[in-house]
Amino acid sequence: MSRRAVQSRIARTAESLFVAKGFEETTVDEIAAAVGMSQRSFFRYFASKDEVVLDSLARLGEDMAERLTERPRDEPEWDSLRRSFDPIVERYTDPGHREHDAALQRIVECSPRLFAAYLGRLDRLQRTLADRLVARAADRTGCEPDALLLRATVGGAFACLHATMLHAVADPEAFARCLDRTMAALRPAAA
Amino acid sequence: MSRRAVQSRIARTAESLFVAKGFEETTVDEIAAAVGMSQRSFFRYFASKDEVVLDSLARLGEDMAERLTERPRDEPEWDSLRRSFDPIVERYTDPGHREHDAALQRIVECSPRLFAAYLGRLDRLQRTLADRLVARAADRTGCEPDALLLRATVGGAFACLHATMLHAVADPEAFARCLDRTMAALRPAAA
DNA sequence: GCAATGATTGACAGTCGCTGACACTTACGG
DNA sequence: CCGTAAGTGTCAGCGACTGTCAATCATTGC
Repeated sequence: MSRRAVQSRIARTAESLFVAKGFEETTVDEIAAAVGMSQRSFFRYFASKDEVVLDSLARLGEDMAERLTERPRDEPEWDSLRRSFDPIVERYTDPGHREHDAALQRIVECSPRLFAAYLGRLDRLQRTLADRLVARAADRTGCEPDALLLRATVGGAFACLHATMLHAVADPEAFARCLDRTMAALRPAAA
Repeated sequence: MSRRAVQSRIARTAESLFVAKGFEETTVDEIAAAVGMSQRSFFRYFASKDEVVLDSLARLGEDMAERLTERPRDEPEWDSLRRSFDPIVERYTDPGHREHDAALQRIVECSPRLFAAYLGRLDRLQRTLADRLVARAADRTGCEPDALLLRATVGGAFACLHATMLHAVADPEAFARCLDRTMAALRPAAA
């Protein structure tokens, strides 16, 4: 059984426990027992209890970073960022994932500790995307781009995404429309 | 001795230890011993080890929220938000606080766990400010304002602030100038 | 001046997340 | 058949944090 498959099995078991009892109230001993392994082995597959939940987000982040690199060099940064959010939009509209992802989002939002860890991941992702935009701009213009401004631009786009995600829990259908509207309203004049 | 004074004494002692050894490497047993109290009493003054560092930020957040409520109702939200950031700008330029705050910022940024908790606080502060802007807009226009857009606007402004803070560690003098420049560039057209 | 009262504290035990060390078992290649 | 590598369980331990209880200390009312 591959490592990935075991991780997936642990994650599925853990998430059902989290939904049933809450994240903080679920012990990793309980998770390990439910999966049928020792606590020690649990930590061989996940570095922390947080990561069980945040792991799927990490993969989504990789997708987003990949989308960004696929965008044309001379596209306005704001549009490239909007396109890099497409994987999330797709997950929200895909009925196969929507229900599961909504449950995950509820788990994250209900635990301040986990939510903070989630924000930390988001921040790291923003750094990654901003770095790529800096490299892209340097490649295109040949001179040193404004890293601060690009970092803030990425932050602004993620603010739109974050606000929309918190807003659209009730109405997943409207996600893409809300995101587009918000990003249109916050679009920087220079980009 | 007042509760506040004890907290301040603990915070000062802890911060010097954090600077010397790092946040993760400093035990709350060590902090308690350095202050001259039991570990149990430490947790009577601070709910967690994180809070020792993040407490001063919480007070700064209250200042910011207060500044926002003092702004005129019909001022563009973006400008009100910029003004609510003034307490931070003042702290960066005040030579009495600058050195200490820079040390605190370094501590926070060096510990991913602490940094995530910091982001969590920032997010809660954004919710507070956004709620006030929603109430303000409702009070002014008489009809239901666009809460999603206001939340995203606050997020965008904080993205400018966050990016500037990470950027200006090297050059605190330029903080206000960088913040103004970034916020001018990301200013929403409609606000 | 004293006793009742309430707040503050220390000591202790315990939970939970997480880590290191070691022994064991299984699978695979020589 | 042996050696090696990978995966696992067990145990011991650390550090953050909590509940409990008894002792202490200051305050208030008499």
